[in-house]
Amino acid sequence: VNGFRQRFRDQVRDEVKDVALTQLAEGGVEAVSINAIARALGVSGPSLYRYFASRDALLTELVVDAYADLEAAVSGAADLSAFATRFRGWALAHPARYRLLFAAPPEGRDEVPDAIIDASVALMRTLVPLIGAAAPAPPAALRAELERWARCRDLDVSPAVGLRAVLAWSRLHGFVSLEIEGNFASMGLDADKLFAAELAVLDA
Amino acid sequence: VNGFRQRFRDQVRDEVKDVALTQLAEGGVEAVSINAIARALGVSGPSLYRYFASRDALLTELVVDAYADLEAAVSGAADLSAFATRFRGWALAHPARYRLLFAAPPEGRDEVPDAIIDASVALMRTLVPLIGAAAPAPPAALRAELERWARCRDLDVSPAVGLRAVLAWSRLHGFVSLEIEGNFASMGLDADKLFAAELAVLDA
DNA sequence: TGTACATCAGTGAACGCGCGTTCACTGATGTAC
DNA sequence: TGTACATCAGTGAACGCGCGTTCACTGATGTAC
Repeated sequence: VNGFRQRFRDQVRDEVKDVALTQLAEGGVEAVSINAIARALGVSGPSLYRYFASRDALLTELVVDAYADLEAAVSGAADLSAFATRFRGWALAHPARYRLLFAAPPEGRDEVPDAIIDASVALMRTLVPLIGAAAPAPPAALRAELERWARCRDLDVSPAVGLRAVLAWSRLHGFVSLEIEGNFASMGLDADKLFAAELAVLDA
Repeated sequence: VNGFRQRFRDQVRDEVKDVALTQLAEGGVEAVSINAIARALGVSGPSLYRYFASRDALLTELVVDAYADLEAAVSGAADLSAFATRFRGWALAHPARYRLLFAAPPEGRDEVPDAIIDASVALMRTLVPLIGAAAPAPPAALRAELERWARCRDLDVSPAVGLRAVLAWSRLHGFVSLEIEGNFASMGLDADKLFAAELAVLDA
């Protein structure tokens, strides 16, 4: 079989990504360097171009992987609290990857790759069914936008529920991103307890 | 008077910061470069060390200035909605500075300078009086932390109100940071309308 | 008012560092007859 | 089974770039007598 070389390629790609993740965790996106990765793997810099077209391509893969990983972490949540708890748990376990997803998308690139869009839609697809159905309908203009959004993303969701999902996500992100930057810690507040309080009103 | 030289110094410092803000707005923190600023001012790189001890010192000043500017923008708000609207307005007008404040504090430095702490406390001092007084008391452990926090920061606020202020800030930050990264836009949703919906339940 | 002196803004060269990427090439691995 | 060939991983040199920071120095500005 010719799969030997392919398997080897895949393995090397994974090793490269592993090192990249370590650099990301320790120094942020700017610390992810092709040359430094090669050095860590005991190999010359240019050799990595056999496996990734460019540094940007590597970063895009890290984003897609992170989305998939986060999605795996939250999928199967039985209700919004569980979703939120798992979401937060993932972010605390992988702060740099979380930042990569939500705090730095436009790092020089203009178009968002399709793979990234798809990955983020998958997250919404997990969240949406966990939102309680009741709610006043949004104002007409917003309702139209929400309907179009649901249609384009192929989400089975009413405008009212869509709106609540988006806002719940927004609040969740607010809490999590303040927490991973250490804002609660620097106030001397225990984030676990704050989170419990926020959970109670996430789906407002 | 000897103030001539001093006034000249202050003026140059301001010019340097102006260029730095432009770079920040156009390319993020990493784009803020001593050498590039000097070039833009038609001066040699090392000359700027007469005005700022290091690149890090310059960045710290940008943070402090941004806090002051944001604080000025929200101060005088009559209620929470007005505060939130002004807060968001400032963030939309200065997304890179907003990111500098809330999305990237630990960029390599270990200790947060006092000036930055003070500046962020000032923001809270503006927010706290706008929170409605009623609310169930937080659980005991959290209450104790909130009391200590208020005491340390010299804020005249009950634990219940303190908690609501923190959570309102968290939600507001979530919305604003998703918006400035273009997340709502990429969903085809009008952020203004979403914001109106979120405003209705900010203080839950 | 004039002169001696201290202050200090700005310079150019240099240090040491790192980066992404291209290119011509070597040598090993797997493939096909 | 053995041999000729294509594939492709990895190399080292090179290009061009930028950065923060230190240092010894020049020359202008303001100060003190």
